Amino acid sequence: MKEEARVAILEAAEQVIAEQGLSATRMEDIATRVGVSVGTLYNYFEDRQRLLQALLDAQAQQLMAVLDTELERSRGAPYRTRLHGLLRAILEHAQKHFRFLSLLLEERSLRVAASSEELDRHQRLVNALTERIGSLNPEGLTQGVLRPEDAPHYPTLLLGMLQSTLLRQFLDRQPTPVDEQIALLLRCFLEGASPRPG
Amino acid sequence: MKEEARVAILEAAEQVIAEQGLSATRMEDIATRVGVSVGTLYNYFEDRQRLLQALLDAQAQQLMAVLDTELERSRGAPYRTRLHGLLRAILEHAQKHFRFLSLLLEERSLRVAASSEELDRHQRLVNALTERIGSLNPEGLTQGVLRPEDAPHYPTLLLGMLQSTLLRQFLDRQPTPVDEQIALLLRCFLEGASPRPG
Amino acid sequence: MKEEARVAILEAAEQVIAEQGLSATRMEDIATRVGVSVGTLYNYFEDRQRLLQALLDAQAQQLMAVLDTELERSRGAPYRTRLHGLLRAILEHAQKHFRFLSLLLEERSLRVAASSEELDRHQRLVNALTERIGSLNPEGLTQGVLRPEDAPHYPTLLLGMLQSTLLRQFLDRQPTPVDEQIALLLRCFLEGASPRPG
Amino acid sequence: MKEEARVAILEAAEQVIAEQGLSATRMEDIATRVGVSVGTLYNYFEDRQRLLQALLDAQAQQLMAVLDTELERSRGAPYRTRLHGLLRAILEHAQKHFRFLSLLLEERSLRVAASSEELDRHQRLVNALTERIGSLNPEGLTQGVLRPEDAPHYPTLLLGMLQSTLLRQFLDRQPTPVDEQIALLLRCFLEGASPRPG
DNA sequence: CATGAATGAGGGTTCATTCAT
DNA sequence: TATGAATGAACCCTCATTCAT
Repeated sequence: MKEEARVAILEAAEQVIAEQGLSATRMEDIATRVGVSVGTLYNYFEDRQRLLQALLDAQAQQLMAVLDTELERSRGAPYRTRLHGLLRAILEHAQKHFRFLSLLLEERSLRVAASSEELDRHQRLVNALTERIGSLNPEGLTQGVLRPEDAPHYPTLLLGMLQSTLLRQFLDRQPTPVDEQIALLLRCFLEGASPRPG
Repeated sequence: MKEEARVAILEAAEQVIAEQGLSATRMEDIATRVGVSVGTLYNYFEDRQRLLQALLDAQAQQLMAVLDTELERSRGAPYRTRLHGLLRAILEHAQKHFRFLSLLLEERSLRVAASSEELDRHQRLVNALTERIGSLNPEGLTQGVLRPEDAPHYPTLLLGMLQSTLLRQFLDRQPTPVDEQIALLLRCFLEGASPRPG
Repeated sequence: MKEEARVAILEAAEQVIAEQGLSATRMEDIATRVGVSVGTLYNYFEDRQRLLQALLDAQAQQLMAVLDTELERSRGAPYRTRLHGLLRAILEHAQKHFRFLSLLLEERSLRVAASSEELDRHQRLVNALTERIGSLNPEGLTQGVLRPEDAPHYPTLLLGMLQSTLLRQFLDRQPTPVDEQIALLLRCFLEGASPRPG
Repeated sequence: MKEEARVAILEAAEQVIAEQGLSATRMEDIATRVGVSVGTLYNYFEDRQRLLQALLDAQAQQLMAVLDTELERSRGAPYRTRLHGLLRAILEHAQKHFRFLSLLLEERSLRVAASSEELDRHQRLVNALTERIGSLNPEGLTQGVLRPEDAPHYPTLLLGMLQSTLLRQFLDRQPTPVDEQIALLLRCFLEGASPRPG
């Protein structure tokens, strides 16, 4: 099956890139990892760039699917519960695909002069992620759990906290239980750092 | 003066890397920007890697100096004021050296298999930043502004929010006034997303 | 039928080479044109080189057949008439197989160090062509239409004029009627550029 | 001197191409011939194509210079004398740069679908050559040496005869003295193949 | 016989680094 | 010390050829 081969290649690429970094990953490294020869890669992808784009797209699509599934599953539940589920989904996915976030942040993503195509790709990803988180906002507001004045910024801020939490874990090599992380995030995000009376 | 030349080279490197990205920046690009020839670069830096490391170190040192100055300046002020000043210092520095954060995030920084030397360098940077923010924690706790149970995570979370805010601005190409950003960050960080009674 | 397939492949090769040039023509291009897969080509030809040689041979054989038929047809007619017929045959063939002349001139054909096999193949072609034209020489001499001293060079010169005429047409994209071309060639070849008295 | 190196590279390229053919000539072959490494070639030419174009251009320019010089030198002499000089100049140049004509004829030059840029280059060359020969036409006509009705085609036809003569010599490996060749060409061109009365 | 995915040697090109001037 | 041409290893990509189905 042609599709299986594509997937195998993308998976190999993900692994190698995670290990070596984007710019250090040679086509032959990927090929070797899949167990095929270089030429074969080019039977499935036009060139290096397309392969990497396909990887990014696939990863993004996968993550979005996970999030959408979770959102669907929790439909009807209270805001806090749904947000909890969403964070769990993201964290669990990130744990499995830590490499993905690397890619997201890596290389050309933040270049000032990045080609608009590349920028769009990155922007679309971050936006999609932000959007999913933001889709809970209305409920949060309705249920009186979110302050309206800053609501539009919450998704961005949450993402930031999520990311820095992941990075810290990585740097400290101290994996924290997912539930603990979520609790921390929810607590800090909703209650703030300042103690509440009562 | 030998030192001036080194600085000029590092500044050029910062500019070019900001424009083209790390892996796309060639030694000759840097040389051209400084207005010297490639060979000259090698009179000041052993090789490409050392030059980039020197750049990272210089940037880090500069940021730390800024933060330390700010901490020194605000010594004695209440926690909230001092944090405000720190955030302002970071944001202003980031505005001028957006490139720096790029470098921080870029390329090899997140590689699983990164050489321990590189990883340490990155870790040291993030840690130093975290530490500066964390240095205010005791005061925050003493002054009853911070909840003790999560305090150790606050610096990390703040850094994450800071970063995602910067990224969002960049993606949206909508620069927000620094004061507004700080207000938002402080509000959300301290008060949380959930409305407080009274 | 095995032979039909061979012919189909050669025809496709002729077309593609005419369109893309020799060295730019890939086996797959030919296969696609025939409507088969690459592998099939190798069921009919040992390798790329043999296929191209077969094409050249086929083309040459075809042209020779045309010329021999024409020579046969005009047997007994006066020299001028027979030459006229020969030129017409060549021109008409060239019009249909402009590609062929390209091949003749192309690539390895003029290489100093060309393998003797390739060179011979080319030489044989040009020689065969020259020979057919030269076969009329005896009649031309007998009928007093040709000057004996230069007669051996006439075929070569005629071929040259023919070729440059074709090339010019191609470059100017101004197709001239065949009859006009023949008239011009015959006039210039037989009468010369200098006006004749009387 | 930068220019000397360029020239050396072009000369090496000319030699190698003459020996191996255009498409068989690798950049490394050229480099080896000059006695430098591949990289050096790219210090003087953007890429392979530009190098080859530069070669073609240089060769063309050189030939044109020779012809213009000859035309200048013979100014005022009778048509026949001037044409003689021109043919001699071309033949002598061709002898030294047989490779050039090869290039002219080779590869992409006759492709139907050749990019307009390539075609133009070739067309311009042939046209320039044709033009130089044609520049003598007015005198030929004035002096009554050329028949007016076919005059516009004479340059093309002469070029064709010239080329086929050179090719024949090459194929037969029988170098003929230049003077003899010129005499033959002039005789056949001006007087025609048919014997003249008187 | 036909297929077409897999192969991998080979060629073009880049660029960090060197070193003679 | 500055220069910048030369170097050549390394990487991306192509495509003739093979062979299991």
